[in-house]
Amino acid sequence: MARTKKNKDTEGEILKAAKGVFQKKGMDGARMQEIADEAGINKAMLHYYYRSKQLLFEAVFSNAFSLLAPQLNKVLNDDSSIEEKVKNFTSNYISFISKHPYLPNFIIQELNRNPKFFEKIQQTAAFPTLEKFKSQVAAEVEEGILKPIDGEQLFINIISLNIFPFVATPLIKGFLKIDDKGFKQLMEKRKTAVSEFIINSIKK
Amino acid sequence: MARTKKNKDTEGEILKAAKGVFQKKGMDGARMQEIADEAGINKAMLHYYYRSKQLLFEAVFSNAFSLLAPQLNKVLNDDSSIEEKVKNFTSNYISFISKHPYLPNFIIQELNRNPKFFEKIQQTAAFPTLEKFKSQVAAEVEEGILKPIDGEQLFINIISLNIFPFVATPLIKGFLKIDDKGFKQLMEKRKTAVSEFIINSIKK
DNA sequence: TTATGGTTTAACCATTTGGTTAACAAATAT
DNA sequence: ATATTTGTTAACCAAATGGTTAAACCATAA
Repeated sequence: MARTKKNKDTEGEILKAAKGVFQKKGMDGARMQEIADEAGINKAMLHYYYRSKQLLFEAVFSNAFSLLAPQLNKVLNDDSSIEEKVKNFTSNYISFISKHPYLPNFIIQELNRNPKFFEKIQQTAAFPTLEKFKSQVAAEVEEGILKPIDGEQLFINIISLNIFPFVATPLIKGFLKIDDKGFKQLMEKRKTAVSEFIINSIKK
Repeated sequence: MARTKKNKDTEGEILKAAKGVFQKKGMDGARMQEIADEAGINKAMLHYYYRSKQLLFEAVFSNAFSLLAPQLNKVLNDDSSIEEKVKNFTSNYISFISKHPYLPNFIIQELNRNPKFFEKIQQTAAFPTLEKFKSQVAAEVEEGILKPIDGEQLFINIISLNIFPFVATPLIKGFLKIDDKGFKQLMEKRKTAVSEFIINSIKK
């Protein structure tokens, strides 16, 4: 039974507000009252719809992860060549994250806080697997398209180069002495610079 | 007047305990009581020596950062070639971090929580600068030793490849389906794999 | 031996925080 | 129209938490 008209989707408002607060402050730093204020509703509603802070947090976390997973699946499971994948992923991922700047750090941070979350999300949703990517790398190495490289290491390299700057943004801004605008420009350049860097390294 | 004998260095014990707790749980997640317990002393002592949670935290943070800065200065300011620097840094850094696994994530996380920390530490200690590294890269490109690459982008690439796996350890363990031992082996391989990857990409 | 000053502790305090409750309002069903 | 379920609120509560205090402890100097 779909929602019967109803202009206020309180449950959705809460999730949206919770997303913002949790992603900025983390589980420990977030306050239920702040989420309620952000959503413009009474604090008791949070518990009415989500029972507890923990459960609300998990809803936000799953939601966030399910945004990232398809991005990863793109590198791992489509049928283009490794070179194509690297190019597409790098450009797409940087565009995507620029719209969700808190996402990577949020996921990494909370996964560090509670590694068991991984198991919980692993079961749900289309969870990325490395198998295909690894065998594809091995095949292209065999065919002489790529220099010898381990698929796992290459995978780590790709995500490191793409994700790290968004996780360590304040650090990079500090070292490079740039502001928000400068950072954006830098990331814009990285859309091609990173894939060139990778391709240069692995292509025979 | 130096410390007069005295077997108990309470102040030091507190810092040590605070280091452990703050690095594992972050500013928000850490509890003063837990730090006191860890140090085996009364909670009031924390305030006696460090006034407040905030000040104790800052002591820990500065201390942590001052461990990392020299590592970075090594890449940035010594006189070896870029290739040498990359090789040395990669190997040294991975060894170093294996001994302080919480360090990178702690710094990044708390810098995200409060970007103003950067200014505070920037003034103290031998703070890493990029200038020399950038001009050296430009020079080696000019001389035809390196393929054309921007020094800033190369810097970001180097630290991304080296630091990210330690920041996103649970994520990587999850994707690669490996345990602690497997992760250590993987990082051991990276001591050479990462520098090869970089050198392959930039050397003419 | 006894002041003296720094060190340590147990008890306490005010505030914050996640969570509950009971009453009330607004739909929805009968 | 009226009963019943669903949504919403203000007030409340117990536990946790950072911080304080006053008294005790203890080494050293007079």
